[in-house]
Amino acid sequence: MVIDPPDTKSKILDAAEELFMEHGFEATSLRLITTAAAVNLAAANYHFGSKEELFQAVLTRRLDPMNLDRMQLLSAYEAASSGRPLTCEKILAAMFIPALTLARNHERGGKNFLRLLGRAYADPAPFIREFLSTQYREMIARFRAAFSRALPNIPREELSWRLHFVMGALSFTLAGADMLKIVSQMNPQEATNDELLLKRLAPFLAAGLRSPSTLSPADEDVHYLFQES
Amino acid sequence: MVIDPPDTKSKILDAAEELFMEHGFEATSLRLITTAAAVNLAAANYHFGSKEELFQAVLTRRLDPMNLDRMQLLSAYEAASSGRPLTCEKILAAMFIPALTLARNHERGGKNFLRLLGRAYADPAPFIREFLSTQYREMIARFRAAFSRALPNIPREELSWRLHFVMGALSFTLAGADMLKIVSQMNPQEATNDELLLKRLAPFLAAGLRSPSTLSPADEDVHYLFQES
DNA sequence: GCTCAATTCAAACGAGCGTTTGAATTTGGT
DNA sequence: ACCAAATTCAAACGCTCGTTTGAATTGAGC
Repeated sequence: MVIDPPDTKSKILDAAEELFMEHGFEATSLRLITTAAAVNLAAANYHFGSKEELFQAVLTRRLDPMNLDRMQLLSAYEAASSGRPLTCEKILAAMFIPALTLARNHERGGKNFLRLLGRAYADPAPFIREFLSTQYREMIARFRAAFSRALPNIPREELSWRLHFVMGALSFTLAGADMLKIVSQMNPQEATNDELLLKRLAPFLAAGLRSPSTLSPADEDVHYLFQES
Repeated sequence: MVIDPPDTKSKILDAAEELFMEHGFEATSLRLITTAAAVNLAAANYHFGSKEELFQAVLTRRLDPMNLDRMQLLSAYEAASSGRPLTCEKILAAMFIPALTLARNHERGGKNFLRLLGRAYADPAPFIREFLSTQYREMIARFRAAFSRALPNIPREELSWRLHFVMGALSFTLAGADMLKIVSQMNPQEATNDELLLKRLAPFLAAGLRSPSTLSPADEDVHYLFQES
């Protein structure tokens, strides 16, 4: 099996993925990218049209397959459950596993990509926000429906919030935003063990998702939150 | 009461806060900042030394008071509990309330700042990571100790992870990373209601924090996570 | 009203920015 | 071997970058 040399397009995508992660979209120049890719400057505009389209191509290349994997895994779990609703842990697994597989397969590129995704979540540029919104819409709808069946007692709006919190903890964790080094002096071998990581994240989120709805206004645990401070 | 005109330093900090949020650290130029502040270009270097030091000054101005508030509020709760450990909800409230107060007081500046903080979390630049690490170290240590007392059955390492998840969901939510528009077509009046937001976030996180520790290797809900995929 | 320190200013340093252009080169089908 | 299509290339477009410099301006204490 002969490995043919990567073509210009792939070389640009690889270099762009790395550099967009490191510097963010705006601060990464096409000159930096094309130089790192050992490719002529104009090749970026020739193959991708513009810097914005290149950025979207970088995200699409890995995000589309990952979200497809997630939906297929969820469908497989549902097919195997013979009509019974899935557990939250199982649904969360369908979200996690494809992301972890990505992080492991392209060992450098994968982890890099998840960090880049973390940066993109925090970028207010309209073209990034709109792009992510359309990329995730279908996947989120599928998982919302699954959670809705798994948690029939949680009202619709409350479930939306909880899904939002799940995505926050998940993306924050997968992006490896070095909060770890802030939160604790974590054992390095432990901090890089993906399997152990999700053995802790999934039950944590599942417990939050299952907690009784707090829509009633007389909730004792939270009403003090907004005494006049 | 006469409002005296803001001095050059404050005008630079205000403009920098807005623009760093919008474009990130690297992509924001001193020319953009000083022009927006209606101030001479060289004033930025004169008052702050360098672009990096200006960025740190922008963060310090609001982050230090906020984290001080958090620790004082936690101390007040502990003093009022007469020796009994606090509930998770109460500890979480000590983390949330100062952030919400910030978001409300400087109505535009506050929300802006929390978004900027969200961007900073995702930025791998070493000087940013080191700065945040030292800024948060003391506050995190105080809250870790409080959670440790509230949750005596959770092992130390597991608690570190859960604190990490809490910070993830919290910063993701406070930064208003428009995942909301992705996760759901949320009612706008609802999405901007901070009080309602945290009435949902605190119980969610508290339930996750209290869930039984999953250190035992035979946990049925998660071992399937890593069948060969 | 003079002085001296603090502050503001215009100008310049060398370097890098996204995109376009038109020519040179490579490629694949005949 | 030839042609057309795809690709690569060097050069240039007007513009912005962080920092430094040395002179001009301001303002409080005497």
